[in-house]
Formats: sequence, C-alpha cells, structure tokens
Amino acid sequence: MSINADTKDRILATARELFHGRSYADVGIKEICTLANVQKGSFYHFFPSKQDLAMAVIDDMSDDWAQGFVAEAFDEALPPIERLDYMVDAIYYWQKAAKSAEGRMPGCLFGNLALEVSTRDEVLRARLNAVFDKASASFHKALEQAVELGEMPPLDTAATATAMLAYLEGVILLAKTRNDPEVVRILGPAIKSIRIELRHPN
Amino acid sequence: MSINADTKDRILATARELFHGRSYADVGIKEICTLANVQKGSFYHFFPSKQDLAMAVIDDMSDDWAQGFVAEAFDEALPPIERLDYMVDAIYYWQKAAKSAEGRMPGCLFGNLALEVSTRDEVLRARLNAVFDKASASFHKALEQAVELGEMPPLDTAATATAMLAYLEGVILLAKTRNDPEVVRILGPAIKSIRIELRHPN
DNA sequence: AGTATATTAGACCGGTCGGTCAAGTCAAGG
DNA sequence: CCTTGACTTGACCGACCGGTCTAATATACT
Repeated sequence: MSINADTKDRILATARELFHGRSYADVGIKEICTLANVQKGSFYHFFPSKQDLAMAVIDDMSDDWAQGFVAEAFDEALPPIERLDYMVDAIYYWQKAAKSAEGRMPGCLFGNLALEVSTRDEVLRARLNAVFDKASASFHKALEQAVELGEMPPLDTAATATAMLAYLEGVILLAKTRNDPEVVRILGPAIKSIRIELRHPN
Repeated sequence: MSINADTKDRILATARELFHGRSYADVGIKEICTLANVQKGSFYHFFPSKQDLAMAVIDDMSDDWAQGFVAEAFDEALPPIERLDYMVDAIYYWQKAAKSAEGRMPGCLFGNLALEVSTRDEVLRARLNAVFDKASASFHKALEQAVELGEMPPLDTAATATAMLAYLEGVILLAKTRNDPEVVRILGPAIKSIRIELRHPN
C-alpha cells in the first residue's frame, strides 16, 4: 500500500512539476515515467489517460494551495486588506525562487493550463474554472470583511473579487512573458486599487 | 508574384486562425497546409520552420491590431479615459463574435502563446514581450495625456499602463476559462480604477 | 499453503509530428 | 529558344505520441 501510493505520488509530483515548468502538450507520458522512475504499464494502472492525470494534477495543486499559502494569506486573523498584500508577496517570492532554480518563471499552473487547453477540453476547462471560482471566493470573503470593518467603502465585492483574481493572473502572465518576477512585486500591490461599484447603490 | 504572395498569405491566415482558436502545439503543419490548400513543400519554401511561422503570425496579428481597433481605441481625438473603455468594448464584441462563430472564446492570441511557449522558446517569448511592450505604450500615452489634461490625478503612468494591460490580459484569461465574454463586459471597465502611485511624490 | 488481486515490467501498436528531398512546373529574361 | 530561379508536388524520414497488452511479480486474505 505504501509502495503503490508512493508510485502514484511520484507520478503526480513529477507531472505537476513538468506541466508547470513547460506545458501540457509538451510533456509526454514517457518523460514523466522516466523521471518518476515508473514504467508505462504502472502509469496506466493508476491513470486511465493523460487527461485524468491532468485532472489529478489540478486537484493536487489546488489542495496544496488551499492548505498552503492561500490559507496563510487569507488567514482571518490578518486585516482583510493585508491579506491581499500577503498573497502578492507569496506569489512574488515563489516565482522568484522558481526562476532562480529553473532559470524560467513558470507562472501560474492554472492560468497556463487554462489558456492552453480550455478551447479543446471541456472537462479540464470546467475543472480549472472551478479552481478560479474557489480562489475568487477567498478574495470575496476578505472584501466583505473589509467593507464590514469599514476599511473599504462599500462596493460590489463579488465582482471586485473576481477582478482582483483576474489582475493577479494578468500580472503573472506579463511577468512570465518578461521572465521577470519583479513585475509581480511592482505591479502586484495595485491589486488594492481595483474597484467595481455596486450596480444600484440606492 | 501574385500567386506566391497569395499562397504565403493563405498559410499565414490559416495558421493565425488555428493557433488562435486552439494552440501552438496542437496545430500541426499538415493541418495548416490542408486547410490552406498548400503542399508541405510549398510551406517549407516560405517558412523555414514552425517557429518562423509563429513569428510571422505574431507580427501579422500585431500589425493588424495596431492598424485596426487599437488605432481606433487610442485615437488621440478621444478623451484619454474613454480610450480605455473603447478598448474594453472592442475586446468584448470581438470575443463575443468569435464565440458565437466558433462556440468557444479564443481569448488573446498573444496571451495564449505567451503562456504556452515562453518557458520553452526564447525567441518567441522575446517577440511576444515586444508586442506587450508596444501595447503598454499605447496605454502609457493615454495616461500621460489624462494627467496632463487634469482628468486624472498624477500617478506612475508607466507602471499603471503596464498594470492595465496586465488586467486586460487577466480578464480575458478568466473569460476564456469561463467561456463567457460577458466577463469582459462586467470586469473590463474596472481597468480605469487601477492606479500605481508615484514612488517619490515629494 | 493456495489463491485472488494489485502492481509492475516493457515490448508493441497505429498514427502523427516537424522536417527533408528529388523531381518537377512555370514564368520571366536574355 | 533556352536558361534560370522561384514555386509546387508528394513521397519519404526518423522520432515520438498516447495508449494497449501479456506476462511476471509482489501482496493480502482464507
């Protein structure tokens, strides 16, 4: 039981790293197997298809995020607005570390996959969409609390939360294209300036 | 001369459509040739490699943009801030039209390619980066004029311009993942709320 | 011990990939 | 008329793709 779990985890971890560092299409199952020290037959014992592997990778990373620094950043002990800065900082240091390790800024796995596969694979698209919804919910909660505490004037918290997530993804996209994490540090904090007013504030 | 130019243009137009609608890796040269009614040998007469084709597609699209609705949106006759709304509207209608034609929101060709290839292909990455720089410059000019005209309080126009571009790309990314152009219409206008203050406003 | 089951091993499959190449077609210029 | 060089044709290449399959092996239960 520990052996197979280990094998599956090794596949998952390797796939995640490769998908994140390159792309879905560019990484073959053979390469994943070689790097994970697993044979093809074993791979297809655990994952029925490459698509299923991708699903598992998305879920895996999403869980790690939720339990990792997203949980830290959106800790309710922090003042709501500081959570946004925490999130930006976390992304900055992460991407910076990844770049000095691999030489390239990998960007956001979810964003990368979303743009690559969402015109071609409904199942993966839906999954990625759910990940974004979940992320947006964290922003939403923080904004609601910020308004409640009077730290922010009232606004359309749901729309603004999504807008903030979009901004982060956009900043990461640009930073990756420049291959320069500093873009995140410089542009990131402006996330706090984004506002969408209430439609009918009567 | 008209024949060969036609062939090259047909390849370019077909490749652009396919790359935009799907992805770089997912579209093969054979498919492009078939759809463009061109033989493989002819293809390689005009383009030394798939990478060269991608470069040409990027340049082609970039030119069309610059001469097309980017030129319209950033027309100096328009009040600077209205140019931002014009840009958002243009993207919205474009994506909406594309979706009703193909069933899927293709998103931004440059953003798509950037996330897909920039960890793997320095040449394409640099080209895409240049496209973004050029786009950012349009925003920059608009912001400078807005400040000059007193329509906006002073701010770090260069950084804010890049932030606005990032925001747009992020909004398109999210909209594509949702496969819903309405995201652009709802989140887009908040581009005007983004601000990065001057570092040393003393 | 014996048997069922989960896992591993790795050869193998048809198909596609980007790219090459030799043999031509064709129009323009001398 | 003949040569030149741009363009086209389509067969061909080795490599790799995702995925299958059979046989061997480790593990778990009775």
